[in-house]
Amino acid sequence: MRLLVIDGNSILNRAFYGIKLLTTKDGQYTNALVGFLNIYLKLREQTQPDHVAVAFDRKAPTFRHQMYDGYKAGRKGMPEELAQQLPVIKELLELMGITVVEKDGYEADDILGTLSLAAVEQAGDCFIATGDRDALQLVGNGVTVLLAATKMGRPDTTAYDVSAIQEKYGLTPGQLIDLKALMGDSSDNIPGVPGVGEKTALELMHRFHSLDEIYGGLENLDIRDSLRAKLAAGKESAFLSRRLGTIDRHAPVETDMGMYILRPMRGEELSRLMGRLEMFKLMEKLGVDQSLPTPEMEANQEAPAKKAAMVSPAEVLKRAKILAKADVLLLREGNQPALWGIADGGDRILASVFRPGTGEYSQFLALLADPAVDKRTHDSKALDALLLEEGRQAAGIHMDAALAAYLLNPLASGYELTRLAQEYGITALETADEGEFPAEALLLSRVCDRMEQEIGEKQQGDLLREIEIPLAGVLAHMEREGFAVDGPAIGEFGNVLESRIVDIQRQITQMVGYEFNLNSPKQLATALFEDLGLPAKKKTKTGYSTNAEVLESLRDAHPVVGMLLDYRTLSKLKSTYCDGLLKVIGPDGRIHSSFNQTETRTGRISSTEPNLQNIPVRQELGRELRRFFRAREGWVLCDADYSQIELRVLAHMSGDPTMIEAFNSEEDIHRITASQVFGVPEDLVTPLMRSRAKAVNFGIVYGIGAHSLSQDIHVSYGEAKQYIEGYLHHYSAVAGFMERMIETAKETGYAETLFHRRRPLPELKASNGVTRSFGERVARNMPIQGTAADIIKIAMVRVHRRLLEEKLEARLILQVHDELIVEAPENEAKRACAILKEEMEAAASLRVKLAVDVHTGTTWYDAKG
DNA sequence: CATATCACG
DNA sequence: ACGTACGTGATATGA
Repeated sequence: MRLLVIDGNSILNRAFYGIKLLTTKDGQYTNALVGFLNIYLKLREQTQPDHVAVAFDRKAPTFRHQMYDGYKAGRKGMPEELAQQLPVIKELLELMGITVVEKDGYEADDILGTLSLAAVEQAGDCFIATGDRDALQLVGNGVTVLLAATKMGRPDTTAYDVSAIQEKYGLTPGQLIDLKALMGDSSDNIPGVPGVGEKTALELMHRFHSLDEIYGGLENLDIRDSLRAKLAAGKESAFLSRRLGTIDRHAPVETDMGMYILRPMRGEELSRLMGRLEMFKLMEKLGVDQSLPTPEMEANQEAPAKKAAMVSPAEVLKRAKILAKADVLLLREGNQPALWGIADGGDRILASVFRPGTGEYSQFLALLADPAVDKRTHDSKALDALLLEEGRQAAGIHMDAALAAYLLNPLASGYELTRLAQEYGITALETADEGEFPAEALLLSRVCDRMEQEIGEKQQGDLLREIEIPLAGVLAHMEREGFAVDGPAIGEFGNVLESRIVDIQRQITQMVGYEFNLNSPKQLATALFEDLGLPAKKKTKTGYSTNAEVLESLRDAHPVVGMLLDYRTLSKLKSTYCDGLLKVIGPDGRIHSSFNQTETRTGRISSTEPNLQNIPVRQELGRELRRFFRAREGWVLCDADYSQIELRVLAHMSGDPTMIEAFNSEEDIHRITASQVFGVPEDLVTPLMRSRAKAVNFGIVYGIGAHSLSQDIHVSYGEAKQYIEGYLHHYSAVAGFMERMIETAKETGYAETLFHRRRPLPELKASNGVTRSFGERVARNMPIQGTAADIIKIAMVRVHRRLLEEKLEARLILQVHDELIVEAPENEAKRACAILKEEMEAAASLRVKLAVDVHTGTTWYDAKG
């Protein structure tokens, strides 16, 4: 028999503070629950118990708890976000077949003590899991304590048996009680002996072994008189402390181990609850069936679903053509595509699969390319890509469940169809021919029905159909086109970098006096701050920071610092860009990045494998890399970028007349801002003033704080504050706009762009001030960054459309947030540039002009103005 | 698998 | 007393 007994409050607390706040769609906090269950699974794995109990405190704050404000910091003022989760964890545990133990008037500690003793008496062994060191006194006779700690910001458990305690304290578990009686514990409100701290207490215990021994012959002890006086004065307190610090091992709770046997999970109820809590990963780990609907979802299920029938491809085709409507899902069978087609057959749903090589397959492709047939799908970019491979162009797609789900909540961790179905409480239909259908094919139609409704309610239909779905097609094209690069030249550049790196490495080794891994911040910190004695400026969670900012400030302190900065620059270029890019060049000599449309929380797209949105540009050496990105022979690159799009969006959304006027004057916005904030005529603005004004302009968009601004531009806090105040004074409507954004977000629970893209902001409800102000900054920033993202997406769709309409060969190949790149045959370059400029500037009509600069060149380096 | 660092807008 | 600007992705180290 083996009992695992868990200190519920302690572990839940650690889970809560160890994981960032998480909420479900409807705002239920779940981070402590997720953390607790993960810890439980780990403990179960480690200890293999057959009996499990989880103990919770049920002790009203008594006199001894009220004596200090800080009693078990966090418990007394348990934040609302955690308190909410307490009843839920108990419910989850019960459903998992785990007994929850609590008793009015008793702390979890006492229950741990009582159950561990009972387990041992019933010939078993016991593991106690807690974060509270107090429990160590319970160790011995088959009781082991698994102490949860946070080591360098990471959760970590250490097992304590008698010998581990002996090793750490040189005492037996029982002696720990006396030790604490002497030294006290302010967090637990144990007074101890005033004037005796940890060191003295440990020494006393090592020499005299127990409290009784010490006080038995206090006059004759061989100790300093001052200490003797303190002990004498604190005698009463010491014995009171021992009583307070001794865990009760005879609390009136059920001690029959039969009560704690792990029972089978109540799978169905557990599935509903966990589904509602959106704990999909954990359901998998626990082996909980994920296909069950949550009760709330069940409640608003539509009429009984029709049965699905597997029919011939021809029948689905026929029916889809008659209705001019079909739902389509692209799945993969190994390397081969399998297109599932679903059509309404009146009393039942008709489904069939179309595989390459059949006549129906090409007919189905034709249907997908037919704009008159209304299609709904999940992940339309994949469908667009498949059609492109076949030399066709998808059309008539009006619903994409993944994109819709992303618009409804861009914070979700994934948008797989099964997950969406789970969230909406949609279960697979009973089928006429079970087993033949992949679950997704049965879920698609009803998931789409539900999401269409919700998209409509939230006024996101236009955003979905006019922007995101068409954009998916554009992205598919861009991925397929790729960007031509000169591989051999990149390799050569890498070799040059490599030899410089080796050279610097050698010199650094010589200066420091020994060899070490320059890429290891840890080893580097040791070398700089210990062995070379340089002053450490900033700390990270795990040690001293060695980032560029710190190194820059130490440049003059030692010649090795400058070399390190060079080393960092060069090795970044070599490993991330030279080596990294060489690895992903396709057989066609082009780089085909993936553009993800459901990744960012603001509505931007992201680029991976490789990321082409962070190719160096700010420093000359890195910028050289752009010479290797080139147009095909006889073609050119047209590079168009928005000028200050985010500030222009801010000018529009805030309606600030001064800022609007500034943009309409078509002069340098940073110069104008400097002139206004510093109160000098424009032609007297110095470069320093301009660069500070520029930093303020950026800062405003990010939801600025004076502290960060002062750091960024190296001025005093007071000065930074003045700049911001000056700014908001001159652009006073901006101040009001920012306030309104926060107000609205607090009322509605989300921030929103001009085009109704939204981002939920659960952070605004947090009790933690840091979290809350983060939420406020996001409430100010997201509408601006997101609206800019909406606008360039619109531009992309229109540019792409124009290129096709005008039968040009030119194609969009890259987007970098405010920049679009088109590759065009030389004779089309002028036309392509004109289209870029026209469509980008007309993508939205704001109260200020959208200005676009276009340049051409044979390489990216040359085409970027 | 998390952390530190650094590249971009 | 704390932690400090918004949004991304890739690489290397080290538990």
